[in-house]
Amino acid sequence: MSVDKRFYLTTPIYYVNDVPHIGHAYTTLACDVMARYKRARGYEVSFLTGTDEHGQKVEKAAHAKGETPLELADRVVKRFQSLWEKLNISNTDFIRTSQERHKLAVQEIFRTIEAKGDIYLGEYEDWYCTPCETFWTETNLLDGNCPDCGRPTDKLKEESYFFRMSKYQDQMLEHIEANPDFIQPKTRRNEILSFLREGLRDLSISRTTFSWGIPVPGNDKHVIYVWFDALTNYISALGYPNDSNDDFNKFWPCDAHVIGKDILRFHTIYWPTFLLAAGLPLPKKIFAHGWWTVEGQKMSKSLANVVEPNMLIDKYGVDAIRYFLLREVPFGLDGDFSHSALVHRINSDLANDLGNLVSRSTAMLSKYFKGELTTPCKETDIDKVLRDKFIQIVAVVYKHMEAFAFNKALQSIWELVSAANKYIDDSAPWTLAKDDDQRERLGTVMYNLLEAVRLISLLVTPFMPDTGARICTILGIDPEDQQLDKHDSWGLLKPGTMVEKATPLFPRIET
RNA sequence: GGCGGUGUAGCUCAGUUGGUUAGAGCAUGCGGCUCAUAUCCGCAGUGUCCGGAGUUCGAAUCUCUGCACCGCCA
Repeated sequence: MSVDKRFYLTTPIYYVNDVPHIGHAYTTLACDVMARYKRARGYEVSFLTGTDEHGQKVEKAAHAKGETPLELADRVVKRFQSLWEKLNISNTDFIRTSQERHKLAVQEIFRTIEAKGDIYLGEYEDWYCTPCETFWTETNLLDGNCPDCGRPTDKLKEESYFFRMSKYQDQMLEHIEANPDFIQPKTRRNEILSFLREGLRDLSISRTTFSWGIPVPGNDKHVIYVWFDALTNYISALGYPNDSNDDFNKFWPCDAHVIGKDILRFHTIYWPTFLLAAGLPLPKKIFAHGWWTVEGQKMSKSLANVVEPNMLIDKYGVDAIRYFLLREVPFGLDGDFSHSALVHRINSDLANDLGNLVSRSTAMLSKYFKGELTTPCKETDIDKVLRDKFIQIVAVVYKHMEAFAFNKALQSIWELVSAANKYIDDSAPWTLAKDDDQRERLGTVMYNLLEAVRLISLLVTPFMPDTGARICTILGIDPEDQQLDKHDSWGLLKPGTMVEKATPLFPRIET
């Protein structure tokens, strides 16, 4: 086992037939928070996102608009990329399945598995909707008709390459049983286990009905099936198979594939069995998060309630959105997005609790000491309680972060915000300020308070990078040099530092 | 239909291996402070722990059963 502190995590690659919505933003954001957290803990992080560009739907949509599939993809990719920039996403790479590096990797893994004898040419038989040019399984049909357009379907055969997935059923079962954390949360693991126990069939991994895709090596009539193509992005981005930058060697196996629950099976069965067949190590963890409803209703184009992330960021600010999405709902469960809940969180958690804490703390230091931190003196009981609480809860936050329990991590951080607010009440600086003999005590209280604010800002930074940096700047420390692994102990603020009087971090939203 | 899960305060949920008056946050009511973005701190509640039966000295927790809701079944 490597002792190097490296961490590789991925979002799914997003299909360019769809434009970015809150669901995409959520997955990507969760990964970003984890990536920033791991970096802050001293890890070298590889954080991949990207786009899935092949397939019949894209081909058809492009033709309908009179452009090539690649032109369509180029257009939509920009929308994803600009949103990630706006959301402050710190991905280290962006893979597109139309890229040459990806094509090379997909064809190589196909050849490898074929050479092993796990790919064979056969016939794919299913129900076909001619107008939609789409195959459907029997269970998907609605009264025998196409679930998309409602028109009748025909039973059709198509020549197809198959992957001997059935061969890996027992191996997968054993792996999942031996690794309880491989699939999270637990309910998703149960689903996959029961699915596996019912038996795996071989998987059709090529199509001949469209051409926008990666050709099967040695047979141009066939295009490689979208999931075989798409899943391979996780290693093609690392440079598989040539690995000229040594990234594949450094970062594979992946620490976590973060996905939505809709693509669970592809990631927990298809992908691992491909890897087993290719003789490559399996990812360490697949974490499937839940869905967002909007104002209590399912998001849908027909309801026109799809939440546009750009608009939200413009209206409420990027950090408020980042905070809300990860605080409101346990990662792994479904949740509801509502404007009233968002405004409520912004006002109570961000403006009243955190923002106001920074305001009152810096205002007092400014008023009583012209903003200059003094050397802390004798520690009292309430000081010790505060310090102990911070030491203890920092560890708890780390524990939650390692478990992808973002909402619990934030809850714990907010216990610290409350503790700091309570410390102000208990120590009553305004009373100390009236007595010249208490000058030293007042300075100590101010020091402890600002030190609490410093640690809170560090903990909050992975979630709200701009806010974290802003607080650091106010405290007169360099945000660039504030990694948790070097700065997470109590008492690191330097006496003599000049602290700014803060302007409100999060203005209250009047309702 | 098969498998899995959920049902606890007005709302969202915690409740470890069954053990004294069932908890947190938000919302509500009352009190306190004045440094602060009218913000903060403290106190107070209220619960047939979905229904029923059983095991036990003792069940929110274990067993059976009924009801309701949710997920998965290429």
